[in-house]
Amino acid sequence: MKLSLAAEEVATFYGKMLEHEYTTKEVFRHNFFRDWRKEMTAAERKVIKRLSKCDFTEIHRHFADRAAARRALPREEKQRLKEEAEKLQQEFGYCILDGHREKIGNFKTEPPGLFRGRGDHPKMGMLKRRVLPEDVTINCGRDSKVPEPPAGHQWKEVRSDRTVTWLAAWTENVQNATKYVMLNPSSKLKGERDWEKYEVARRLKGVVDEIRSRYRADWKSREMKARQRAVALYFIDKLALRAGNEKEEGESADTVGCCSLRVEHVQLHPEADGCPYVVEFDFLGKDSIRYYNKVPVEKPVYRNLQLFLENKDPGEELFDRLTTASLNKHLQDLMDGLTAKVFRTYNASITLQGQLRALTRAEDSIAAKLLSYNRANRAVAVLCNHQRAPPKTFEKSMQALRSKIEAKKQQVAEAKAELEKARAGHASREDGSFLEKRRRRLEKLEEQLVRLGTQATDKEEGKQVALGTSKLNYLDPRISIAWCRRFGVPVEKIYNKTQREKFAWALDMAGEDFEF
DNA sequence: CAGTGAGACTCAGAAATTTCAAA
DNA sequence: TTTTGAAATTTCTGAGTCTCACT
Repeated sequence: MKLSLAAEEVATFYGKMLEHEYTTKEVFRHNFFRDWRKEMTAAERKVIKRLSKCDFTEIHRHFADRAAARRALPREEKQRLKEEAEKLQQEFGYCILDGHREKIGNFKTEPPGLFRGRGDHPKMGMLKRRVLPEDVTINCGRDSKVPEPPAGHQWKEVRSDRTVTWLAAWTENVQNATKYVMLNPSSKLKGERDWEKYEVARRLKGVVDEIRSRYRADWKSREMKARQRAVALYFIDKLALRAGNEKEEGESADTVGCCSLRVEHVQLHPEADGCPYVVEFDFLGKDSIRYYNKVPVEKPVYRNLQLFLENKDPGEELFDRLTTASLNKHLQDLMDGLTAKVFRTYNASITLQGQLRALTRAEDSIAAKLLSYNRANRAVAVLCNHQRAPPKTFEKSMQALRSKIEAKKQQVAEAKAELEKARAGHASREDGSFLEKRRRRLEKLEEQLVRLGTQATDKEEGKQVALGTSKLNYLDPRISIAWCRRFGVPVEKIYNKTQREKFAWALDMAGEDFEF
């Protein structure tokens, strides 16, 4: 069937995703179909009445072929495409801020497509419309040259607001949320903010003992609100939970954080695994990532939880007298600039620093030190519950690594035997360098074997743990840089180019004796 | 003056793309 | 060498946090 342009485009959005799990979900299919029908002409609507009767395979094949053709392009052609993209980046990817040329993070508006919410998102599959210049507000300096809108178009608005950092903004139709064009993390502006964030966390370090005794005292408060706040804060501090704002029902997936925990998300065990007073958490957090944890808590916490749970239905809030606003207000009184999320930053960074101290041996090889670093990083990622789907190829590549280790072991054994043979024959030879050569070969192979073993351990332990988020957003880079300098590990081993650019501020200021 | 919603920012994992090492 | 495929990196954009103005 020949579709109108508008209906065809929306159909291609679906066709491209045919292999994706999304297209098996009822909500996704339903939302897509409803929005698709809105794009159809009256005549099309008359014919196309059931999604299940539509065949998108031809569309899907078309795009699969196109992608394959692109991959098969000759080298020179690919090079040309790359250069073109670079030209675009140079022309539109930078701005001048306070006289400095700064890289922009996202300089392209988001293309139209089908909304891909995480978890059980009620809006998944809805049509995300094309952004037109008429939707875009430009924010630039009063005296700067206003970027030209595409020919025949106009910007929605041009303003000069010095109180915000965004360069352009538009409203996305699915969630009715504002989207922004902002600077790259490597920019001075973002770098300063990043630094400030860690400085607030370091100030928390100075008062955290006091805050802890305060909330422990509040566990016995006469005021219910204060008790709930104190227990919630204990969780935020001990378990690095997020604050947990209220969410509008039906607008997004049903996820919670600390303050929005419901009765159904916690279970109390007077005793479990040999420990008294155990709380079992099971809920979906940000991005619908499951948080599951069984933690022994102190008796007063346990007693309070029993109290909070009394006479409540599973769907009711555990901390019914508490909101993130009131919690943060309280925190603000305890320390200037303190909010719930600062505890995550603080605990992540202090954990990294502690783990690095505990795990690193000065006499270790670089590879062993890097394993220690990764383990420290992983401890933080586990604390923050940063998870990833195990890579689809995980088992396969793990197996490949194992067989590689076996092969290397074999080689080592052979090299050993050869060395022995060379030793035995040495007396009768003039040339000692032959023996030396064999010895070096064995040494090198053994080194490689150790490295592979390290790699395997690392891989297995990190199967479901996502290290990137903590590394990028929670760990004061100065801790890592100081560690590198102290132990002679090249910074490039832990931060790639992009990360070094983002953390340029820290590379400038962290000496080897930096302490968080 | 508590609650509410918009706005602006940080943080999040998946997906796409590029790089690199091994076959 | 050239090809292939896995790992590393980059891009993408959705999902949180928190502030502030308003009622």
